[in-house]
Amino acid sequence: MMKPSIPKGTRDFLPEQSLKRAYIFDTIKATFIKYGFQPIETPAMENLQVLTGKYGEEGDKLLFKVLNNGDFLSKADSSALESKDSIALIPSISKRGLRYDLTVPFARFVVMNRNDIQLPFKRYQIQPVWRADRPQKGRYQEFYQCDADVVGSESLLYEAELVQIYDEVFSALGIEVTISINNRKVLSGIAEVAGIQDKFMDMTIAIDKLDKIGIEGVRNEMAAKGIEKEAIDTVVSILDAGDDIDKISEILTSSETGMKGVDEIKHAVNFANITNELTTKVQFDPTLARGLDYYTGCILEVKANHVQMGSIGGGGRYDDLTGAFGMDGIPGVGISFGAERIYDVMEELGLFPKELSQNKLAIFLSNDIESLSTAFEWCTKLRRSGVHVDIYPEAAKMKKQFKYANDCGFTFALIIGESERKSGQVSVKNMTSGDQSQMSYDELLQLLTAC
RNA sequence: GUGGCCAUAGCUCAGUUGGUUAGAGCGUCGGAUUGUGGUUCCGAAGGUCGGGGGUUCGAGACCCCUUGGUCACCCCA
Repeated sequence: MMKPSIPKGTRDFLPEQSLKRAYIFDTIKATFIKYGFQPIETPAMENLQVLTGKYGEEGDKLLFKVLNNGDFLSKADSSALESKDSIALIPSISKRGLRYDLTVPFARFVVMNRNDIQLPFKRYQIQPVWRADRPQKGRYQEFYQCDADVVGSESLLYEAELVQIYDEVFSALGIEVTISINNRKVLSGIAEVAGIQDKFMDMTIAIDKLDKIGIEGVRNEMAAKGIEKEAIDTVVSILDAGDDIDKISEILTSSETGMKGVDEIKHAVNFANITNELTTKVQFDPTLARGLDYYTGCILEVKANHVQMGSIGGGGRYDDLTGAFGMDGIPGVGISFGAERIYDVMEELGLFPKELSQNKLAIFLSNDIESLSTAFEWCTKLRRSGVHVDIYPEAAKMKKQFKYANDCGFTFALIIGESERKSGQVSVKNMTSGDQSQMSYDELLQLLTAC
């Protein structure tokens, strides 16, 4: 007999966990719908060529590839096979891969279904994605993303809506968060002013780590990438301005791109706060970069306050995501919720409502085979009246049935035996208080309906 | 992909410089109680010590490999 196991980085969810997860998904989904986003679904598997090259070199390594069916070895690239060159071998033995995120499949979706959607197209999507990353705290190989994206418009109003969605969802879940905002154009501006446009990515990756490795760490990292000390000094002096966007604006005056970025941030934030009702602080953070290199405009990131946890949401604007699939000039902007991490944060802070796990109201217990039949009749009638009620499936020992009722967390045990059948009444025991009383069907219906 | 720590009953963990038949608590099952759980008492079952190889008269313990977990790095939700 084999020992059962599940692949690393994956998890089973017990009923209580599933209920909590559904609570998160439902909250997010309800908000997406309220803001006019429409649901779509895409396959768990995509053709590998749709996925490869979209997430950088690192991303390609983290893609799960699906082995071809049939006699795949006979069609394998024999020279790659002989030289044991795994990467070169892949295309000949795998034509499909598991979805790595929801954005790239969405881009593919937009291109393929362009005749059936209206631009601007607002879609939301809540589905699992897979990454062959090494698991660690808050990081799994299979996890859900909850994305909302709009394609087909450059309006900053959408950035504002997405900020409002973040604000609304996290308020509803009771999580105190900080929303950070930056703009890729501001980062370009910084590189421009420092004269290191050619080292833009290196600079970006370095300053993104500021809160982790400190200002000296950032200096070292940039120096290691061959950036001149003078340029480093310029970059650091800009970062010194911190969240003071006006100060950054002054420094970036000479960069047209940089100024545009500053302008976009201001507009988006003002729009988002148009009724002055945001619960969450939206903070400008010039060091926010985010990895995905397809972002071109505003970048958003959400972190929970008071908890040691990576970002629980992120997003941004991309000018041309569909270009890779032969459809140029379709801009978009989107956000993602990291449901798994939101779960962990809520668990850590005790934010889940208690009612989630207490949905078991009443269960019929019966003393003999004839009573079981009566109990099932009552049970069926109650269910048809909309009452949430269950029944123990056999006339087992009372001790066993009560233990089951207790262990499952039922509030009421409804006992039917010979005496109850004769009187036409059911014995109702409150499992919390231990009180027990007799009541008619109508009284029982009333009691359970009121709960 | 790189590195640190860990793996003993269903769960949480003991297990002495390597030495007889590997233990505890909780949980499970049975009984005390043939119509009453949650409390109490009594009893029982439950282990290829993650897997493979090695050192040794002897390995749960030491060494190597491997799988998984965990944490950090890279990257990321």
